[in-house]
Amino acid sequence: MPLFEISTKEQDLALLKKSKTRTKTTTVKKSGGSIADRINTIKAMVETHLGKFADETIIIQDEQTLSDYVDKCLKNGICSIDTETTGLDPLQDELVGVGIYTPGEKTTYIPINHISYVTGQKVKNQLSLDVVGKYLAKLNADIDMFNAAFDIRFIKNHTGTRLKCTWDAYLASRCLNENEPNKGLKKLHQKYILRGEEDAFKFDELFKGIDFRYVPIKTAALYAAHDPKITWEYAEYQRNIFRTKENLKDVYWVFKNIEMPVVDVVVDMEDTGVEFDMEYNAQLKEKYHKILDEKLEEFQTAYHMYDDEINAYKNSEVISDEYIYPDATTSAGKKNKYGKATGKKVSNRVKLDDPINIASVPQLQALLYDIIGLKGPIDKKTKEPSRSTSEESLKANKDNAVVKAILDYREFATIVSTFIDKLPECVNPKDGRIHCKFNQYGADTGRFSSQDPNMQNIPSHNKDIRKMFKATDGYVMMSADYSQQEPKCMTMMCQDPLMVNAYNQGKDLYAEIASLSFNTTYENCLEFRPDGTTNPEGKERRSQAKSILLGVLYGRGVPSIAEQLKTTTAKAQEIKDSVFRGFPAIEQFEKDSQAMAEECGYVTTLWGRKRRLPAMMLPDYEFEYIDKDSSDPLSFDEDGDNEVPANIVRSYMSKLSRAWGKKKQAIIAEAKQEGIKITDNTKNKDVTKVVNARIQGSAADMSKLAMIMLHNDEKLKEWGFRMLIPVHDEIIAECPKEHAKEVVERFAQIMSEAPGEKFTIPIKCDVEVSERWYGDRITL
DNA sequence: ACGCGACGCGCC
DNA sequence: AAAGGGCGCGTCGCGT
Repeated sequence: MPLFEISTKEQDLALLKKSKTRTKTTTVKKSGGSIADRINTIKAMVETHLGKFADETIIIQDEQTLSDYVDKCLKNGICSIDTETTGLDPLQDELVGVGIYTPGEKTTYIPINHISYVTGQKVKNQLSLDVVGKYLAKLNADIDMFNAAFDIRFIKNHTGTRLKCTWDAYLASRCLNENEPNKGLKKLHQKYILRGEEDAFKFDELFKGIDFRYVPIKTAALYAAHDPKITWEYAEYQRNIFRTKENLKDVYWVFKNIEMPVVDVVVDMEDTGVEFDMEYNAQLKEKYHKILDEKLEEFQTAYHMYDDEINAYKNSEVISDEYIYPDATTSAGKKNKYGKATGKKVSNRVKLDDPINIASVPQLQALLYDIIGLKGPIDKKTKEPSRSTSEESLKANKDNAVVKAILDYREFATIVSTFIDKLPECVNPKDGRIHCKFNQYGADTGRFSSQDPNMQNIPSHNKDIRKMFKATDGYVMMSADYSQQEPKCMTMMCQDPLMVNAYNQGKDLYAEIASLSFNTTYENCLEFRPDGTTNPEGKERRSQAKSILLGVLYGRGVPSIAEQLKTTTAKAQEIKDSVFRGFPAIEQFEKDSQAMAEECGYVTTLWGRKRRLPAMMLPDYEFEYIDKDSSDPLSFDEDGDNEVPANIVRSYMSKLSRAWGKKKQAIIAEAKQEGIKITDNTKNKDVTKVVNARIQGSAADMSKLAMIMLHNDEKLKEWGFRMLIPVHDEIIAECPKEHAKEVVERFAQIMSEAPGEKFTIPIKCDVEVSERWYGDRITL
């Protein structure tokens, strides 16, 4: 790690995404001024903004004081804790100090690893990690934290004491409002406790690039001791909200019984990490870079056929938005538009690198659409040929050698740069393992997310990549995935007796839906006949039913489903109607969910998690008279003077309900002419998210419940089972070889028992065992 | 030099 | 005429 770095907990969350750039090379020098200057600035700023707290802060520098404070915490039964560190990695960065607070007492800061920036020597009068650990272990009280897994891991890995957090204010904040834009403790405290009365001083900037160890203890204490206090204040505020709002009962259940227990699972998964095979990676590197180089050459050879045109482009005279070929033999005098990559103004003529940068969208656009003169697929909105260079758009011109070369290159480019080249850089040199960070409430639906690296988007289609991850020596890897987790959640939520039946009879749901919707036998809707031969018609029926169901689940429109099924919109609509006729409960579920969202502004999962979609409460359109004369005091009269009469509203509504796109714009424009302002809310209403949030969220609840049960299972613990990566409907884990057999059985069993009485249909769960992630299957 | 949005793409 | 939910990240190129 670079020497001069700092991370405080709040920055950790607030700057979650920027962590990589921050931990890379930030130095005191780059941040300006000598270290002494920087420290002096920090001293002065902290003094100015936090000096008022000096009398309320205790710096704990001896065992007795710590012991006394721990006693106070025990007496109160509650405290809050926050750590200061040199970075974001609990395995490689240092624990600098710990702040503890218990209500009614002074705030404290325990310096542990401060260093004099003058002498470079460790500052005297600091407690050791051992002693701090010893007393933290006695903290048998409720503990508030913010982003608890981070602090628990730091304290665990440096002092040996594993704290148990009772209230993670970050997770509570996510449960209370997943749309909250502020993710950091200080900002949340500012907003909800101080209510914006005081200026939020940007400590992030102040401490940027400074190793917290070099901050003098007195200064550090003022800053650091404040954090546990605001953590507690914010947590208290949250507890009060949960207590007083009856409609948060279920959300509270999710918080206490799902989110908080998952914290301990995350701590273990992050600390465990996954073993990464560097040698195998080196082999892949060679193999794939060779391929990539070949593809790049093919691209260059292909576009060299257009060298004349390229030169003409480069030498073209630029006139405003257009250019003219000076050479009459090519596209003589013809004007061409170009250079609108993002819809906003870009440079008039794209500067082409030599060789042309295949990774540059603007350069490819110039090459394909201006120089070669290809026409992309028609853009739905502008109705002009698209200038997109996405795979989908390029396919329209896949006969062109340059386009083909780009597609070929792209197939490997992501795999090489994102996975083969990047993953080895993520390996912790101390143990040869990759320890990514899991954000257990990363997605607003309740799903996990993963970063540094993202372990949830490792290619599965390409088997080479996942094989870089292997089981610890003496262990086997295993992955258990829920089959059809989301359709099953949907079945449980809509309680369609036919769907429930299908699952209870062990039938293939999609085939059953196809059978009942298209009035044919179940057997006629399967991909294979009983004799093992393929049945193309059955396969098609099944896939149609599947598309419709998943379409509903994803909030997908009929035209999109039509495209997937390679049929017309009308036909897709017909199929959808059939399915809805056969399974009215699906349509009812969709309607109920939309109604719930429109009425309450949120939807709920099977276990009571909420997804707030407040825009759903807005009417589709709002009507008001535009003030003709703003100087007229009457025009500001609130008593309905601006209200458009109901009959006029009705007339517009009926017109609008039948109109789309430009027609709709025309109606709104027409109304404006007549002095009526129509606000179109339909584009802001998250109709497509409504059903999906319920299903995806329920599935996330279910997976988390499984993780908790797996983590707490005594037998699995005994057998050395440990989870490694949650991939939404799948859990990757490992265990010592000798226990593989019994672990597999119990693993699958617990997974299927996890949803408990909420599920009245069987859950099947296959567990695959291998040496490597997606390696050859081992039969036990 | 760095932050950020757009784009494109990997996963479920 | 209509067009897919949830993520993280590499790269580019603009803006500061």
